[in-house]
Amino acid sequence: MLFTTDSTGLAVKAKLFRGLGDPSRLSIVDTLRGGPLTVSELVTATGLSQSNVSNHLGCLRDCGLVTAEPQGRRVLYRLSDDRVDELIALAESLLADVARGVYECTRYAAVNGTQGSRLP
Amino acid sequence: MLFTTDSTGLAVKAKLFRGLGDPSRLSIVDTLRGGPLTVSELVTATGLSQSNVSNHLGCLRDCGLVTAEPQGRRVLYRLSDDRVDELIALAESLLADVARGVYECTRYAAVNGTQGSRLP
DNA sequence: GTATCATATCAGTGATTGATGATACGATGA
DNA sequence: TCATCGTATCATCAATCACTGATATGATAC
Repeated sequence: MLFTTDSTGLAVKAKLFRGLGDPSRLSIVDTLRGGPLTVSELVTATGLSQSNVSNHLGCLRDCGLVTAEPQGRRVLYRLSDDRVDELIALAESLLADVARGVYECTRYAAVNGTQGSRLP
Repeated sequence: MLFTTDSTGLAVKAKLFRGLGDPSRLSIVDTLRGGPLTVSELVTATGLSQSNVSNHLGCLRDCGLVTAEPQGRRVLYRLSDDRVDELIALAESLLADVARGVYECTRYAAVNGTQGSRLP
């Protein structure tokens, strides 16, 4: 895959984006933009299973996108940095103009089938 | 996976981030931040195979992150919007502070093994 | 101490991803 | 026209991902 040295930190940057590149994780992060929530509150808000939310939170936490604050037997999660919010806001702004393209994108990052072709 | 209605466009946003969430694609996009390039120039710059670059460009193009401009038998690619550059710059800024966490992140978006655990 | 609640971890699995090599397509120049 | 260059597409495949269900851990209440 090359990038053995990766002096530009490309792999790390890619990881950050991939952290936000899953609907479930993004749903969690997006929900947290409204303020800190516990795991069970996130489970309710997102409709995902508890173990699924916990797994994704583990990823987001490891990646530094969210921080965890134990409160008794609950754990309160919040976005780790305002720039996480900014990142999503910027993406939304961009999507306002190129959304159609993204909808039609079926290569990689696809929903149904790989390497789908565009209109013939 | 829920998100049947997706009134917030979460799946689309996730796709956008995932478009940037692969080292090869990010390498291409990052290279294009320096200015428009043809496919073969991108092949040289990234060290990826021609078919691989072309496939990723197809994804990025479909997603609206880059635009293609045929020039004879070459095709010139460029970032479709300044905000694509801003998005990466913002991510870099964020990474300057949370990079360590991302390095250590081995869940999903992982490099070696799935659901890797943090230090025992 | 025991029961219960909240969260985290684990094993297993189907589906998706990203890469490769071969090939097709289209445009240019000889 | 033919050869060649530049790009796109295709088939295939190993590796990874995200999910589920079960279980472990840890904290509070009784």
